[in-house]
Amino acid sequence: MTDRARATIRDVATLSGLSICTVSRALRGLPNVSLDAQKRIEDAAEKLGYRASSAASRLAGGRTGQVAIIAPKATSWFFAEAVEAAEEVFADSGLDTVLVSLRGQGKVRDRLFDDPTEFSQRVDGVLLFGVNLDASQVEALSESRLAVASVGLEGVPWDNVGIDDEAAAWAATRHLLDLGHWDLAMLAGSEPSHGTVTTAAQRRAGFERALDEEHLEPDPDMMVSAPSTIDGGYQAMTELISTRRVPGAVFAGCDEAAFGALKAMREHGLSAPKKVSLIGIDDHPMSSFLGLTTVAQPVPDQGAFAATLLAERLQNHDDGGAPHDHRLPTPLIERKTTRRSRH
Amino acid sequence: MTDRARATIRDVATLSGLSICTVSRALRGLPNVSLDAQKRIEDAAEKLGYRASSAASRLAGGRTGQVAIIAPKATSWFFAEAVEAAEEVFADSGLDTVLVSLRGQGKVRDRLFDDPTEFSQRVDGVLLFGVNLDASQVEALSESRLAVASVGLEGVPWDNVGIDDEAAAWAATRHLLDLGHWDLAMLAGSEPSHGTVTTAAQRRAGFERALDEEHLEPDPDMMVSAPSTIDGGYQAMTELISTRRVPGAVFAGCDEAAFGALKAMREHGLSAPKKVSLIGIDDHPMSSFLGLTTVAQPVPDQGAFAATLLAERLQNHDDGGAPHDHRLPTPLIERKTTRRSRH
DNA sequence: GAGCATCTTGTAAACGCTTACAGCTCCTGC
DNA sequence: GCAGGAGCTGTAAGCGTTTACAAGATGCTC
Repeated sequence: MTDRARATIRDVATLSGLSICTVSRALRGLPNVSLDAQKRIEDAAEKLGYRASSAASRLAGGRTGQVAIIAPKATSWFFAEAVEAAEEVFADSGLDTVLVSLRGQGKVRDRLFDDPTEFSQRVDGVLLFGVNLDASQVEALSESRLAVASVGLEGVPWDNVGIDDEAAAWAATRHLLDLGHWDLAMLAGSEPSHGTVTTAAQRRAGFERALDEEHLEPDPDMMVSAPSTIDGGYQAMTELISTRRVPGAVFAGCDEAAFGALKAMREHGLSAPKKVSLIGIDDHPMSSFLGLTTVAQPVPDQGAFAATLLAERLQNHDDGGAPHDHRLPTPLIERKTTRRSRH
Repeated sequence: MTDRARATIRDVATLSGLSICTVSRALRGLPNVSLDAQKRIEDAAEKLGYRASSAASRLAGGRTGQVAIIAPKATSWFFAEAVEAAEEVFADSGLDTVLVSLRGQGKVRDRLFDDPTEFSQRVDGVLLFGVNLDASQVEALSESRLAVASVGLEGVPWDNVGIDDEAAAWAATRHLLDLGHWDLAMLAGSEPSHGTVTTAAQRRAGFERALDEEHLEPDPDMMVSAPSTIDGGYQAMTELISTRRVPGAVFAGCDEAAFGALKAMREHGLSAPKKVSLIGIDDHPMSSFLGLTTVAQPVPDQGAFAATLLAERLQNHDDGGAPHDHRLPTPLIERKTTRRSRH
């Protein structure tokens, strides 16, 4: 099992009495190989334990057999799960996954995207996770030889997979309204910065649209902006409770913010469905544990789907028709933090 | 900006007015290159955005400039954070990170490790995260040309970074004992299976040693085995409470199990520090939110440290002396789920 | 049975890099 | 001055594949 000299394609050719070229063709399942030759070659390869050198075939074939997954802080729940799912798809397609994590560092990021050749040296395609690019970067990338797909972007000239954040937020808000809550607050994510996902603004828009449908004016006091983290939610909810007023129901822009809100509420003697109804978005793994009602988004599916699209384009020689924007469903999961208003 | 054709070493040679050979030497930091040439070559390479093709250099006998990170289900909190940290270190060392996720699939796993040549085609080194290998796989890997390092393994012939699980468990148990609790229960992880981390057994051992020091006999009824998940902890704690008895304090083998235990306790009207003290291990990001007392392990540090060791060996031509086993500290973090026994 | 299409096989040139080895320049010491 | 060495640079031969392209074999049509 040690590293003895590996059999090369030449050895297989010699043993089978055929030329290197024929062996190469046979082993890759290409047409124009006689049954007899095919068999002899397979036997020889088997006997020698031959495995093609990926380095050599990549060099000669002009492909790297590698795909880059580019994500901001892969440590967050969402990216970890989506990346994992994508990696699995790529592995099944015989592609290696190169992980590139953008730690918010503008330097690395901009250099990467302004000059996509940086990537094209090493990979055949790129899968972008919630990375906000400016117009020139989008153009540079789409003009490069790279196949591109993304998760959670908008209006990009390549395949994209995501959810409809506005609709999800609308559904969450609608749920609260349907339960008879009229005094709604929202813990909204902070404004998107360059290089971050843009979901926050859309979720806010969905909230406002639902209110609007009921001819309700959104109360500026009841809209608190905070980072999409547990602590962000905690701070926002604390501020809401202690310096403003206690609303009838709260829509948290993401589940993690909802967790923080839950903690703040508990500290103020407000329990989840009793005093205030609370709903989130995401269906974070912790949400079912905490009984949080939420609008779920399919996380691994988004990664896997986008990866599939990319892998297919790579196989079809980069040509699978016009790029498509896919929106995955976001079912409402009713748990224990929302209930009918008693007004 | 859109240099479509990738720059090759030849382009750098032409632009700098030197030969391919000299360029190759200069770019790899080999001696016998004049300062002037060095500078011109670096400028040219920079200008062209040149990066060596890993396939070509590997084929020609050099390095690939790539490292594989191999982890079981990268989706778990621990791996996501550790992998992210390692990736950052590799990026800073100019290495690309290839992510290989072992989804517990024995097939893929065994093939990968029984025949490491599979890897050695693509990468220069391998960073293993909590992947349990059998003796022959360890041997195959260490005899390959690959540099290897790991996180959370034991007795392997390469650099390893981890915590002392036995000691961490001991410290957790010791904390409960010091608070005057004598009636202790443990939610122990289930037995390690082939390909999984082995922490569970050691944490159990640490628990037992601490008891032993106090000449306490571990009560078999108070040792519940369960998967290291929220639900596992929930089930285990539920069983403990409903079919056995309520202990004075509980040591959960990991924080996630502790979360589940917390939920079970709440459902049975038992609050965390009041009726039962609860301690975990890990310092999961959710732990501070829930106020869980725990023995923390430095997660990103483990990944970053192991990555650093690997990167260094790679730079020093695979020779940095004998492999070392590093144990990182595990400080106790006292929060709100433990308190002095009132007996 | 010549002419042609079809199928199979082989030749040889890349692919982009590393690396012996040879060649050149320049400096030292006598 | 000139042999000898040191330091720098270039030439060219791989590394193990893929892939035009050419060549040979076979079978068909008229």
